[in-house]
Amino acid sequence: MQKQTFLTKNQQIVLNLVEKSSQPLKAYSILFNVQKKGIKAPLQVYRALDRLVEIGKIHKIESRNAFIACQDSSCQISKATAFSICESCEKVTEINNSKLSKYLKNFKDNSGMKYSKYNLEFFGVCKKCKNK
Amino acid sequence: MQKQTFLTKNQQIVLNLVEKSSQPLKAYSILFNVQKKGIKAPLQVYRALDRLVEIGKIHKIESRNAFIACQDSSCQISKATAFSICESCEKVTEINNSKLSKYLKNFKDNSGMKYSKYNLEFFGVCKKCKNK
DNA sequence: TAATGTTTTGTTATATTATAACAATGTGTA
DNA sequence: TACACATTGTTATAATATAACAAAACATTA
Repeated sequence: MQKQTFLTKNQQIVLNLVEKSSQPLKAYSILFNVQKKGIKAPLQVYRALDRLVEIGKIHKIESRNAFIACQDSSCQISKATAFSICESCEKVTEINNSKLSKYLKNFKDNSGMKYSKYNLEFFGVCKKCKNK
Repeated sequence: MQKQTFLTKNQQIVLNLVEKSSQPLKAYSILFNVQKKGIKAPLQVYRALDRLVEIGKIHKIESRNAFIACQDSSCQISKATAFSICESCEKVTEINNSKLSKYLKNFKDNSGMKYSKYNLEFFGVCKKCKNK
């Protein structure tokens, strides 16, 4: 049997929830919200999340241990991600800036290491919060 | 009493350990290794780590939940950090590249958000591991 | 279509990471 | 010395994540 290329039921349930949310969701908050759909255990959520991250449907916000739907429909894989995070309201937005991604994809330091992936998180206070 | 400007005993103990390590250390591994020095509880470690991160003596590798000593002696605060992480041996190196930091410090997207901080993690396979 | 091998699932338990709450202690300043 | 408040120690617990393994689902091919 080949590795699945479609989404399984649990993956679809989790993805639907994460896509509906405008904010990153935590794993146990996802669990709580999908229990009525038959997902009972943390591992079922984590497994779905793992795969969804792997195929680029969602991203993990590492500094928040939370998951957000990919906002770029053409994204197939989570290997070049950048986010802006408001430290006041915790709003997270995926940054889709071709100059930035080009710059980072081509970045080379003197370590001789080839980078196949990066994750960038910017922090600040968003416009809305600043005007409060 | 003003906020402390020096390092307290626990902070110094934790910092010494982290600085001795060539690799990022996890909080509970730190705890285990400083118990002989009188630090008994996780919270004592986490409090020391929090402060050390705050003043820039150490950085947290978010994707690994681990802590590494700052490799830039002039660094006073952890507001602009970049790391390279080998996904094979887990070696982590702080990237100190003025062009990169200048580029990221000045980065502006169209959200109107002012970024006061960023954290960037590059992933790949290091030279050593690639030659194996 | 039955046998096979592999992926995926469900389930229980447990490991790992991190914080809450609060009393006690230490320390600078008035 | 008295105070205000920062820091500490301590216990308990919350939050995040994975191990292990049996059962079920499914594709392949014999």
